[in-house]
Amino acid sequence: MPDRSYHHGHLRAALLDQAERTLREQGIEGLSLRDLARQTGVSHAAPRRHFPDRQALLDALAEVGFLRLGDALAAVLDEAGEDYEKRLRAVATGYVRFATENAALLDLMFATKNTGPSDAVRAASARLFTSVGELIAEGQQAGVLPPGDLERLRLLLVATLQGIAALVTSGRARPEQTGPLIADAAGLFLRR
Amino acid sequence: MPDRSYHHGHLRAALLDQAERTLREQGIEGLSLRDLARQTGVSHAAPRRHFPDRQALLDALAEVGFLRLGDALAAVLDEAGEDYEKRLRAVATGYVRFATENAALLDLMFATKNTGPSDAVRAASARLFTSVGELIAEGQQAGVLPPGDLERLRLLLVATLQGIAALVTSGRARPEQTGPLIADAAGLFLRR
DNA sequence: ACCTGAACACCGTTCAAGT
DNA sequence: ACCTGAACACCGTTCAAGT
Repeated sequence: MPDRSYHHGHLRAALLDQAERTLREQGIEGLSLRDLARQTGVSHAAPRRHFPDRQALLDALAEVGFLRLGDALAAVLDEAGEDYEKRLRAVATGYVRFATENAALLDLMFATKNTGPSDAVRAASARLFTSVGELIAEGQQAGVLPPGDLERLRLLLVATLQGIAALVTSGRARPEQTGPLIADAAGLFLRR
Repeated sequence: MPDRSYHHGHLRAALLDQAERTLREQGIEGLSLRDLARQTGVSHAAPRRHFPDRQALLDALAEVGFLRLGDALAAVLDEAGEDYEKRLRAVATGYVRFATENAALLDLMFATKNTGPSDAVRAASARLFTSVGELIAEGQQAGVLPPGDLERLRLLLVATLQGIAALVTSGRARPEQTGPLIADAAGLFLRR
């Protein structure tokens, strides 16, 4: 018998936690509001207070995903030291690793929606992309990245990393090819 | 009152046709086997003869998608003339255009599945990627693309184009940025 | 404020039966 | 071979009602 008072103020977080687990294990198709409520020990209508519909849950998960990815990249940069090429390769590796280890989450984060991303998701992704932009600016100032429009180069880098992850998770590239692909991509940007 | 005999031998094609329309209008979430049967004028269990479950329908759509994309790129190459840089840019533009105009279809084609792509989907995508590989080989022989492993460069090109499309369709890049992004990507590969 | 229980209109899937 | 109709176990969503 679940302690109902536990969820006072924590139900939203509990649901999101469980949703992340289910997403990892079952993929996005296996994510059901009713199932989530069941596993969290509340009635099937309880999640509605926090997530008005299924899309609201997916948006919340996408937002969490962008925050987590941002944290992961910040951690990777912390350990990467001073050498710029090493920093760029570390971020590229970290991005693709996160994307392939959280494939269903990445699908959510970059899902095609008629309406475009919600405001919260847009804000979370903007923060991530801004930090990638700072890394790009760093490289341009150091003269090891091609000059030109910062935003375009930033988008192209993210696109390349996202595309590599998509090929791997969709089974179009073998996992062992991930490393070489990232190396080749970094080489293109670093004009090697 | 639908003419039932019409579907003798054509139901599969009729279902796929309707599914393509629905996919374009409603996205992948709006694709239901029961709805499809209704719109095609057969009972809800009839599609089962051709598509044992929903995933079989999605796989068939993905296969159609890879064939269509292959046709589109072949047509684009036909019109592109002899100049190699023009040919590469034409393919890049054609790929991203197809991907953004058929966003839901592309989602299906590159969907993350536990099992990996079905044999039919794998074959259809392999054919497409082979033709991209031939274009890469052409460029390497002409000396306008970086030398090195053909498969790696081919995967990297597809990844870049796929990533650009993903950023646009997910609302992370504005549609007007598509052209510049493709130009920048081509510039990287062509060492401009 | 937060949660419950019943209700509604959908699904995918299965299967015996019809032609 | 190909399709139908009924049945089962699920969904998301809504809403009046409880504490």
